[in-house]
This record gives sequence, C-alpha cells and structure tokens, in this order.
Amino acid sequence: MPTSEADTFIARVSGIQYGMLDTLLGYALRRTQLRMYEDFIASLAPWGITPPRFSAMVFVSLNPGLKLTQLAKIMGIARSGAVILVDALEALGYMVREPAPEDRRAFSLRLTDKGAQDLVAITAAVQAHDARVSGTLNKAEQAKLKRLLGKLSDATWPPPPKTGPV
Amino acid sequence: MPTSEADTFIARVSGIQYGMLDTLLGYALRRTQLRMYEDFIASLAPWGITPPRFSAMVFVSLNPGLKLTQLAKIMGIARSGAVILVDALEALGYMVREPAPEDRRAFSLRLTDKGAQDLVAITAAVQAHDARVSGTLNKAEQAKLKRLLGKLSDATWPPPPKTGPV
DNA sequence: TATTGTTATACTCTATAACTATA
DNA sequence: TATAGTTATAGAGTATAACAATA
Repeated sequence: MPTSEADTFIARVSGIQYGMLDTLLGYALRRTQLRMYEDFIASLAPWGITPPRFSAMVFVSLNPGLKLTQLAKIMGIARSGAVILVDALEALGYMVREPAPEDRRAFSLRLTDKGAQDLVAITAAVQAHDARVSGTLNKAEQAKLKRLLGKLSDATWPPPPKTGPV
Repeated sequence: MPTSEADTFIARVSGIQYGMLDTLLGYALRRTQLRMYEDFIASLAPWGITPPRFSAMVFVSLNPGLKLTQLAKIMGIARSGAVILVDALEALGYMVREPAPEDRRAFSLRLTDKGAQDLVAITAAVQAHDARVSGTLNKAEQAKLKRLLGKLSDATWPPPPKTGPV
C-alpha cells in the first residue's frame, strides 16, 4: 500500500528523461508487476494474505498432502523459506502440518476448515483484484497479454554470455 | 542467479495442479518478472549492477544535477533508500554528490567519467539481456507485449474496495 | 549416505522516524 | 515551519549451512 513518504508505485514523472528505459521489456515488466503487487497487498490486507501465501494456500488446497520440500520446489524458494511460509499460515489458522503416514521425517500439509472456508472469499478477492486491474484492457487485450507472458516465462532462454568489463 | 538448493525461477512442476493461479494476470506477471530479474542480475553481475542501480545511473545520466529527493520520487522509493542507492553507486566509482549551487542543503548528482564510460558497456549488456530474453517472442509479439504493459501500468486503476472477512 | 524439516545466521531491499543543517 | 539529506532501526523476504531424525 502507498505509504506517507514513498509510493512503491513508480509513477511517471513529467519533465524527466527516461531514455532507453522506456524501450526495455524488463523495465515495463518491473513497473507493472511492482504496482500490481502493491494493489494485491492492499486488496488482501484484511486477510493478511500476500501473493506467496495465496499461492501456497492454493497449492495445498489442490494438492493435499503436499510436503514442505515439494511446496518449496513448486514455489521456487528454499526449504527454509517454506518453513517460514507455512509457519505464517499456521499462525493465521489456515494450514496445518500432519505426520506423513509413509515417511516419518516428513509432514503432509493441508488446509484447516477455516483455511478452506476463508480461501473461498480470499480467492474471490484475488480474482476481483486481478479483474479490476486488468479492466484497464479490453478482453482481447487481457487474453493477448496473458498469452504472451505465458509464452515468455515458459520458454527456454539462451544463457547469459560470460562477458564483462574489459 | 539460480543457486544450489533454491531456483528463484518458478519452474512449472508437472503433476501439480495450479488451478486458478494460471488464470491470473498477476501470477503470470510475477513469474515472468521474477525470472527476468534473475537473468538481469546474472547478466550484469560483472559490473555489480542491479535493476535499480541501472535505472538510477540512466536517470542521473540523462537528467544531470538531479537531487536525491527527486531521484527517490522518480524511482518510487523512500529518501533513505535513495541514500543507500547513491552510496552504493559512489562506492562503485560511478556516481558523485556535488554541492548544489542554489541550495546548500542539497546535492546534485552526476556520473563520474568512469560511470559515464562504463554506462555505455552496461547499457549494451542490459540491451543484450533484454533482447536475448525477448527473443523468445517475434518482433510483433514483443511490440505488442510492451504496448500492453505500458497501457496497463500507466492507466489509472479503480481503488481496492474496503471489504474484508465477515 | 541421502533426505526432511528445522534452526541459526546473514544479506538485500524496503520502510518509518528522528536528527541536522539549511531554507 | 518546511525541506534535503542522513542515520538508526526494523521488518519482509530471501539465501546458505549445519543439525537431528529418519530413509
């Protein structure tokens, strides 16, 4: 959420030269994502839900019995990060660790009843947020944008060259 | 850059249900931006340049005499963040604070000779990174994607509703 | 030996608030 | 009084590394 001194939203400032920044896909992506992330936080503040927490709830909801290590892998974070994430969702009363029957080292994750119930409203709020922001574009544009982002993020990219300063 | 245990890149895991996450613009944006940010860091590692540092160098280069407070506003960060950013660029020998003639409280920022020189190579590396990643899409798709992102991020969004848990 | 979850620790990036010197 | 830059401090979020229990 915007705060007193610093707006996380990178508003365009008139009279300032942006130069080649305006030609970069990465800069456009960064501006958009930063602003949308901020709107997500503001929209979900009543539930204490952040984007990673929401993703974790959805994954556990649709893939019950998920282990911490699997969740970490799916979300692209370290296991220690998954521990903290699950701790937070447990503290919110949304998730629990249960002993895994087949592996006494591991825990199976599942949503609590409260978690499953609240996830309905949370999901609706997330969808409303996403639709409200997307509403700036028409339906065809929204579909096009999602398709292009999906194509870009799922593609194999050539590795960065090993070059550097002379 | 990918590390031993945790890939920051959120790779899609087969056999996992993603549910409505795959319908969200925000999720697609997050996945793409995270991966591209990581590629930027890897590509610019030889110079110690991160996306915010690059932006700051470009802004100061094109808008010489910029004050710290202005830089903070342009970049959407707090003044204390701008201090740290400029400190880092000063430590790299790329930027200096100069007394502002018209206001003895303020500093004018400018690039050092080294900063201006290296910015040429750095800019080329950034453009190469951006083009390499964008190369997954054809030229028309790249243009379309940038246009849609620009339209989305520059638009005025309706504010989040004040609703919450019952 | 390898893996699971955990803890300890640290680093980055961001923020707020209080301070100082000017305006 | 208000503003520019600074400093102190803290809170997310991320990481690595080492550990105990179990495979």
